[in-house]
Amino acid sequence: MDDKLEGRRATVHDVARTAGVSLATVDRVLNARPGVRPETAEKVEAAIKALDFRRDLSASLLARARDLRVVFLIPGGSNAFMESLTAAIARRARATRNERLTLAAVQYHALDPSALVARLDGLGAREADCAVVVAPDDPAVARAIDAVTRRGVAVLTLVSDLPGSARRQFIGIDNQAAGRSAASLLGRFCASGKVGIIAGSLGLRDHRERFEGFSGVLGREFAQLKVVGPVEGFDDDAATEAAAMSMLEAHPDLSGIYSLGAGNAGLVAALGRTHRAGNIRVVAHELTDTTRDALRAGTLDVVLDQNPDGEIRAAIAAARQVALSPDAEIHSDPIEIGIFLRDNLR
Amino acid sequence: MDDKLEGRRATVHDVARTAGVSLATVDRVLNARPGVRPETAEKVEAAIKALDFRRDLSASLLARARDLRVVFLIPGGSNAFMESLTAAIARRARATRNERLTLAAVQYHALDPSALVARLDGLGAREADCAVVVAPDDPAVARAIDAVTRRGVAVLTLVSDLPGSARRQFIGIDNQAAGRSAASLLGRFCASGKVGIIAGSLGLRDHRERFEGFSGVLGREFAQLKVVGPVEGFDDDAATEAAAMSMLEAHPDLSGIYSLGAGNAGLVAALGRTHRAGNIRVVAHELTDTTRDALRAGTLDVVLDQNPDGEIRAAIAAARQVALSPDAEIHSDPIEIGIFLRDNLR
DNA sequence: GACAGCGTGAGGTACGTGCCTCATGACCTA
DNA sequence: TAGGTCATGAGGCACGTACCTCACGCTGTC
Repeated sequence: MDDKLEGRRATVHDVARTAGVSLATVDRVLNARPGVRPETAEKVEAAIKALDFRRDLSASLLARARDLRVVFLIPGGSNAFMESLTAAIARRARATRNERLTLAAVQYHALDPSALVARLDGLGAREADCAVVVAPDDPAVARAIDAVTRRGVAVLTLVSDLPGSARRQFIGIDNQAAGRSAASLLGRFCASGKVGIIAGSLGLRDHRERFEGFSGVLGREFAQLKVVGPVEGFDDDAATEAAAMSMLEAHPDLSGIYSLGAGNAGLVAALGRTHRAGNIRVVAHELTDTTRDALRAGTLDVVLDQNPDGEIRAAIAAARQVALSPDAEIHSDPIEIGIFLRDNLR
Repeated sequence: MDDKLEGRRATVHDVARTAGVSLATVDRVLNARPGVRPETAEKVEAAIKALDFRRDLSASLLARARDLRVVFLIPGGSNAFMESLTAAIARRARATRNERLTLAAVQYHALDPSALVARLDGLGAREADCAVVVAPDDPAVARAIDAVTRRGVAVLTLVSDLPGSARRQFIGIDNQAAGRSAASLLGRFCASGKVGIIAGSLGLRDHRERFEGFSGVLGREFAQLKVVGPVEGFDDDAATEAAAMSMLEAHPDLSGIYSLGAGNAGLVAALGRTHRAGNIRVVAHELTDTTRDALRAGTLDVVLDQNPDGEIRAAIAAARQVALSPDAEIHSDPIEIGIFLRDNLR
């Protein structure tokens, strides 16, 4: 019923004719090259709008005779989630080889913002069209993003946002909503008792947001549950195990735990050592080998997941848009929070 | 091997040179045109494999000078989920206009397989490159899919599969897993009592699969809960309300309900009329205006969703692959089941 | 030994955009 | 008035593939 026989799509030639200028001028405007008087540029813009012209992606990629280069900057170390992000990039890289898209993943030393700054400073328009960054909340990083943007590299933030910077868009989940969902589930799971919270670090923006969402819903809707913590495990297995152990020993009547950071192998170990695995309802974050196994074993009840593949896909789609029409607004689907039980593991 | 062209991707020219044939012959092989001896074709295939040649998607779309045409065949009527599928197609159609992709959505009379058969019979390679079908489990439909496939139109099934047919791929969620997840949640929500099941029709493959998954997990892991039903509401609001009313009146000790079909407005009404809204934990399917409002009001606790936008995106990606390389295997991300609470509504 | 038919080679044009060179006229300044 | 800069026009080649025409040589057949 929606079969509309629209005519041809507008091309640059149509734009030139409508605006009463030459093809070269249209090209200059489209690609932001110098040598066009503002009033002439306006005529071209008007024609573009009137014809609803959009540059043909296929032709554009073909004509520039080189791939779109997207660089991912991911913190290294032993964080299982970051590893799955990197794996998702590698998977995607194979699929995009015949779509004129080259992906590269570069790791920088986690916990060291200056390492990321150095990486960003080394980037220019000659090396990449777009940089996708998992960045800590640090002013020096924001400045480096602004600088590399000025050098002609579009920047997207991934997983954790940096609102003050020149980043073009944020790709990631709504962490407040994730925290609220965790509270909503634990609240229904636990009739009464105490609920413990284990974070990575409340200095991280995403962890802070999860905690806020969680406390809000629990206080509002499940006032019968008492909150214990948060304690911090610094996304490290050993530190998380230590934190969980002291929490478990101090509170024999704990009926639920929300682990909103990484380091879940430590939490699982602590639950095992105290023989509480299966007796406490646990909600954690990010599907990894550890959390998958723990779900299957019944040690974890629910895992909230960022869907690394989806995030990478969205980042690439946004990168294409940004690189090909530097000014246009980006439209992208929001990343959904995956909620996984033992029963819908993929 | 004199591959000094390390960085460059192989082109048709490289294939022709390596195979020792002309460009025209490579073209004939690539596009399955007649006029090539089998042994020559083999030489070309070998060269393609040796060079790992993949046709350039951008150039290919550009050269054929016409869009890829994808037709969606969706059951009409007042099914809110199908409407959201159609809406997702419309959203997507705007975004793909500059990607040489034309989408059309055609509705056929639900409940009437012959209407779908007629639509399929009217399709040929002149009208579309790929048809994406939400099809009932019917032998006549399977035959029509086989026929249109022979006429050169690739077919994908959406939402509900038709394994016996020539459909190239199924795009949809794992309905067994959806049922299992519902059971896993309701089992944790309800300490004891009875759990009611309301289906649309157990004659539908997807509904049947959800029911099987649900009963399996409930029986295995939550034996303290007694199952009531399933009753059928035929995806209709009024019929579902009637079915729910009699279930609610017959079982005052009902502590949970799994509604695995459509018609949820009727269920919500029944819960309201019996003043049980909020006192019974309810898991339903598909995010719609009705289920969203009910989540917010607390009448529903969890909604499992198929993610129409994701399904449409996956279908389009698969359609591109199928249309451009008819024999290749399709690689596509699985569609994930969305699990929605009041707290992570989008 | 002429002829049809088939497999193949050779070469061209087209798709829409990016990017380059060169020419031209307008305007400014010394 | 000469020289310079700037905005613009005109035109062309390139990207990799699709698809077309034409010609050639090799079969087998009557």
